Amino acid sequence: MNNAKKARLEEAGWKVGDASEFLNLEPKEAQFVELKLALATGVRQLRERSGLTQVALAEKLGSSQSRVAKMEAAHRSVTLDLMLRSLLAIGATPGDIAKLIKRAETHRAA
Amino acid sequence: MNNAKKARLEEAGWKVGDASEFLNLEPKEAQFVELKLALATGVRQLRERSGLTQVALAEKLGSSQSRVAKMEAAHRSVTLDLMLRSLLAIGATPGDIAKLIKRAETHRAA
DNA sequence: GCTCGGTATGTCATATTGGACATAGGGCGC
DNA sequence: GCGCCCTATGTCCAATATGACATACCGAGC
Repeated sequence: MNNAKKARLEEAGWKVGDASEFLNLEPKEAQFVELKLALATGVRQLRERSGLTQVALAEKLGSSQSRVAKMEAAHRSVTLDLMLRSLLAIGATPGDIAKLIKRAETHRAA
Repeated sequence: MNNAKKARLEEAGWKVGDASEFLNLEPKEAQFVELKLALATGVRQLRERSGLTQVALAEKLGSSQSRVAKMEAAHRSVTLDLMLRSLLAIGATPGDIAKLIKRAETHRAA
């Protein structure tokens, strides 16, 4: 995991750094986080592409701007449920979502 | 939506039936449920294919058999987070997961 | 340098999900 | 019929996510 990504994760509230790279209970968790990151990025991309603001998306979702911001930051406190609901709300098809998920395919950092 | 599926959803705790088929706030929710169903099915398939019992999977997850059962039933009380964690725990790759999601592509019932 | 639309971050109270446990149902071999 | 293994269902309480709100930040235009 490169430092930029690591920093991003920590900012999102994910105590990374320590064990997760060698303790072998954690790789699954790492994969999971990768997934979340990929979807978070996807939400942001599709939202912007749709010309929606965070506020607008929040309304569509019956949620709030702060939650959308956290979602796009892949913050610890947001679930995949919300992310997928968001993607669907934006108009993404399962196919689109599948593509995003594939982006999480472990680009194993050497 | 055919009756068999509808019944399945209701059993899983999803008050379906009523509005969700014409009230146009709900189609997104329907898509979301389709997604969950697809993943639930995927979990069961992969688990069985791996020769794991629900108990065994639960242990891998640090969860309990009952939760695995509910998960595979796509019960309301289980989140996508748990489902995806499960899939990863079983050894599914993002590519595998993407395939499952594609299965949720709206087979629009006429 | 002010305002303004947009985004980020933190904190609450409430709602929902989490694992645990108890128990019931369903094969299956004996 | 009985034990055995697996799965299903329901209910607890603790843990976590939710929307709301408040507030800070940031760039662009004036």
